[in-house]
Amino acid sequence: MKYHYQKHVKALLAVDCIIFGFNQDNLKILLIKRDFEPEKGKWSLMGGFLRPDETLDEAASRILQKLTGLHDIYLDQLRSFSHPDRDPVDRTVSTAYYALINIEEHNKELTKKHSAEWFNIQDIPALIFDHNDMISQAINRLRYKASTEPIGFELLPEKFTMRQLQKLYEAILGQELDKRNFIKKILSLDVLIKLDEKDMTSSKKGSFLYKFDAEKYDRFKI
Amino acid sequence: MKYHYQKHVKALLAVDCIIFGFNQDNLKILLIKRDFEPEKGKWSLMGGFLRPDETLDEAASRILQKLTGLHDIYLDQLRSFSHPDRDPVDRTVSTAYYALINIEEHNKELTKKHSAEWFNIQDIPALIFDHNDMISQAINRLRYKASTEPIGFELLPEKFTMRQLQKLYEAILGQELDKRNFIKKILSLDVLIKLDEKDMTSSKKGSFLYKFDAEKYDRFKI
DNA sequence: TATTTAAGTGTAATATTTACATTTAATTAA
DNA sequence: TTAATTAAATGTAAATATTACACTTAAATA
Repeated sequence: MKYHYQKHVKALLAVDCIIFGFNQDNLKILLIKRDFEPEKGKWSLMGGFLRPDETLDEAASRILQKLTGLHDIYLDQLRSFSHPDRDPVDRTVSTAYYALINIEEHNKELTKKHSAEWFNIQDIPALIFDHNDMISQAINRLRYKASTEPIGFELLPEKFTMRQLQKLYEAILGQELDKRNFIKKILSLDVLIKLDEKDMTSSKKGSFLYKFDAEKYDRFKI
Repeated sequence: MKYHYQKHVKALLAVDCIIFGFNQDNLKILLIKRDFEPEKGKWSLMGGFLRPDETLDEAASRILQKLTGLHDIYLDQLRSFSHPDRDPVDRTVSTAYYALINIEEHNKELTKKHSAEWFNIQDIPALIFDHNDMISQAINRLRYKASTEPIGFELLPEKFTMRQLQKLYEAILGQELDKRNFIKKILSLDVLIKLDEKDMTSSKKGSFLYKFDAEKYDRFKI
């Protein structure tokens, strides 16, 4: 190595994932029972350590895949958490990522192997370290995201009803929305394709299914 | 230490600051001539390494003060940059922060000592590592911020004219704005106090000075 | 007294958001 | 077969926010 820096402290680099899913009426987060000390047995976010040859983004993807079996998942960096005492074992700076996944698609055996469970965002237990703080910041970020671009592609099944989409928005925003205004607004974004099929499980009349128009949806990405 | 983790790679933790300032018509960024190898003599963001007893936020404040002499500065974490080869000397993860300062208030001797210079955001030279990328993300963040909350308190002198505030918005957003609509909009936010004083430097008629109402301004903070 | 300079001001048109209630299609029960 | 039930589907008016656009005013200077 040609040059070297003066001596500076090195720290462990961790990644923690806030994994959002949506099921019927509720926005949920996937938590695991920590299986090593300290705080063994407590609930926590799924995390891991950065490897020498990967970026933080890649580490987050890897960790997510290990837990859910899914790849090509929507992932966004939230921020880095760095309190000197946040991890009692060693100085560790953790970068939090949030992910959006379709609950039905994750590999249940993998999550079971990691003793993972879905929790409604209203019922998050006390977590280790600063993980509750990470979650509340992730929810804020998701709320902001939902208010500036269409959301749901990653969280809903391929085909879904207007009602389901509205319930998702209500769960994220934490408030009820007017049905007619919601439909008007979402249709004006021009990202949905109305199908000929109906979902018959929710009512006698049945309700039309929609899917996202991937190209038009992606135009909203920055 | 009661527990220890398996062996994981440790990395250097750096902080880099994108320091925004505004002068007359232009949004500017403060850059320094790097005074150590590698890339000595090239332009770069002001940065430094995390110390054992501080958070990243605190490190960013410290670095900012070292360069400008200012404290209690507006600072916000942008994101962490982690490409394995981003720093050729050693594995270094850098967390970028952006700061908003009043150009007139910084200590010119300090910036001179660090061979620092202000550059218009249109004229940023090629910087070391991924610093150009950091800057472009910081500008995007600042644009978003300007479109969702009042901005300017940190970037303008205490007293300023409507015209100066409009020029600031135009510099941040990169587009011209209609004078009447701008005034209408900014007054509707109810964060300004109109003073009896006039600024006589810009025209024969003079233009009224305003200042921010700190309390009302802060209500927009999240 | 006329000219110059930038400041200061208003209105109409359009687009967006909000509030709000009835009808429809299909199934199930009588 | 008819009535009752259930959630889906639909429209409009009012309020608010945004955009486009041009003339008048105050003061200094020539």
